[in-house]
Amino acid sequence: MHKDMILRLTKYYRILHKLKTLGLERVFANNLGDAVGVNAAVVRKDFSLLNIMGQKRGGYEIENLITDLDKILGKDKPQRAVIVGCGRIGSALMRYSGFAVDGIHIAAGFDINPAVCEDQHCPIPIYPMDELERFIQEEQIRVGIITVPEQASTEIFNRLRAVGIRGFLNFTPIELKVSRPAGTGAPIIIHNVNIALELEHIFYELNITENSEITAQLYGS
Amino acid sequence: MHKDMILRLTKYYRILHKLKTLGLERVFANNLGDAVGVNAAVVRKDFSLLNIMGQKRGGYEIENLITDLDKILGKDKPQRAVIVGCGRIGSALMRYSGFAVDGIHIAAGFDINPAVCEDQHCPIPIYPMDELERFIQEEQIRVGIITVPEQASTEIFNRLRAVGIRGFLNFTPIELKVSRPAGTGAPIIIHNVNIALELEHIFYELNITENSEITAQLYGS
DNA sequence: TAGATTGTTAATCGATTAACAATC
DNA sequence: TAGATTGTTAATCGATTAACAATC
Repeated sequence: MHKDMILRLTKYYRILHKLKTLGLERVFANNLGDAVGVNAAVVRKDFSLLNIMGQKRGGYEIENLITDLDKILGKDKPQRAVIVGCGRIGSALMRYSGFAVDGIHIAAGFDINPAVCEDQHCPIPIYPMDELERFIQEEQIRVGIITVPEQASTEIFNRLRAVGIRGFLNFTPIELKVSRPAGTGAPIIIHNVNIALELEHIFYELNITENSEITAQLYGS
Repeated sequence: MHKDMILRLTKYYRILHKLKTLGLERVFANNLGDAVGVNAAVVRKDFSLLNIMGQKRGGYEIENLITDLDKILGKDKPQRAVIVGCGRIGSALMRYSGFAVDGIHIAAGFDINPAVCEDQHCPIPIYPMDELERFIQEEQIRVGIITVPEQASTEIFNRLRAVGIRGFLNFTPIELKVSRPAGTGAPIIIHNVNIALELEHIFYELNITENSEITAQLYGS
C-alpha cells in the first residue's frame, strides 16, 4: 500500500461522485485514469490490489465502486477530530466551514485559556486543557490537530498519544515523528504542515528553475 | 533536478548551520546522510550534480557548502511575499512570527475590505485590492499567498500571474494548476495547502492501516 | 606509505507503463 | 462472432544503493 495510492484513491473517489451526479453508471479504467492524470493500468492495478473487480467488457460500476471506496477510506464511520491550541491558527480552523463538506466534524477545542471562547462566536466548544483526556476517551476521538505554540508541541503530542489519538495534523514547526520498529504497536499517522517551510520551498524552487534557465542559456543548445 | 532533491538540499542546509554553530569546519557525506536520513551516496551525488566538489579525504568544507547552497537556494536574495485575502487564515499568517526566522518577509496584505486592519494590531500594512498590481510591480514581488474565499481564487491567481508573480502558496480548496507545454514561458511554482484534504488523508490512512491489520489477522502468518 | 573519503559507474530496487491472453 | 476492456504478466523507466578506482 503506497502513499501515492491513497492519494489516488481519494482522487478516484471525488471523480466518481461527480460522474454519479452526472447520471453515469459505469466507468472505464481509461476515463478514470485520464480524469486523475494517471495511466489506465495504474487504475486497474489499484483496484485489483483492493480486490475490486470490474467486468471484462463493461468497466466498473460506479455505485459499487463508491461503496467499496467508502469502506476502504472509512467514509462510513464518523470522522471526528479535536483541535488542541486555540490561538490564531487554531481558531481559524475551528471556524473553517470546509471540513463539514468532507464529512469531518471538529468535536471540540482545547486551550490553556478556555476564555478565548468569550471573544468570539464559537460554533464549537472550547474546554480547558485538563479536560483533554476525559473528553477524548469518552468521545473516542482518534484524530488530533495540534496548533499549540512550538514549545508545547511534543508535550501535547505525547499526551494525545497516551490517550489513544492515532492521527495527527501538526501545525507547529517541530516535525513530529514516531520511530516505531516496523510492526510494533498501533500505527500512528502524522502529517506535518509547516507553512514557513512551504513558503521557503517556493523561493528555492523559483530560484533553482531560474538558475537552471541561466545555465541553459550559457551552455545550452 | 528532482523535487526530492530540493527537499534534501533544504535539510542539508539546516543541518550545516547547526554544525557550524557547533564549531565544526568539515563534514563527511556519511554524517550528512545520517543526519537527514539518506544514503551517503545520495549526498555525494546531489553535490556532484550541483558541481559542489569535496576533498578526496577531507570531506566538504561547511563554510563553502553553506555559501554554495545560499546561492543555489536563493538565500542571498530578499525573500518577500504578499498575502491576498486577509480573512481568518490570511491574518493569522500575517501575524505569524515564524517567517522572519527563515528570512521571509511579508511585504503587504490585500483585501477587498482594507478596514480589517482597524480591528487588529497589524504589523504589516493592508491595502485595498486595486493597489495590488501597482504594489507588486513597484516592489518587484515574486511570490503570493492566496487566502481569499474559494470563489475568488482563480481570478486572483490570474491577476497575480499577469503582474509577474511566479510562486504561489494557495490555501483555497481549488487546486491551482498551470498547464504549461514543457519549456514554454516562465516557470510557475504552485504549492497547494488544502487543510481539509490533509485531514481527510489522515482518516483514510488510519482506516486503511487498521483494515490491513485486520486482514493480516485473518489471513496472516 | 596506508587509510579514508570522494566522484562516478554499475547493480539493485521499486514503481510505472506496455502488452496481451482471458472473457464478456 | 467480433470488438472491447479487464486482470495480470513482462518490459521499461527512474531513482536509490552499492562498489570501487582515483587520490588526498
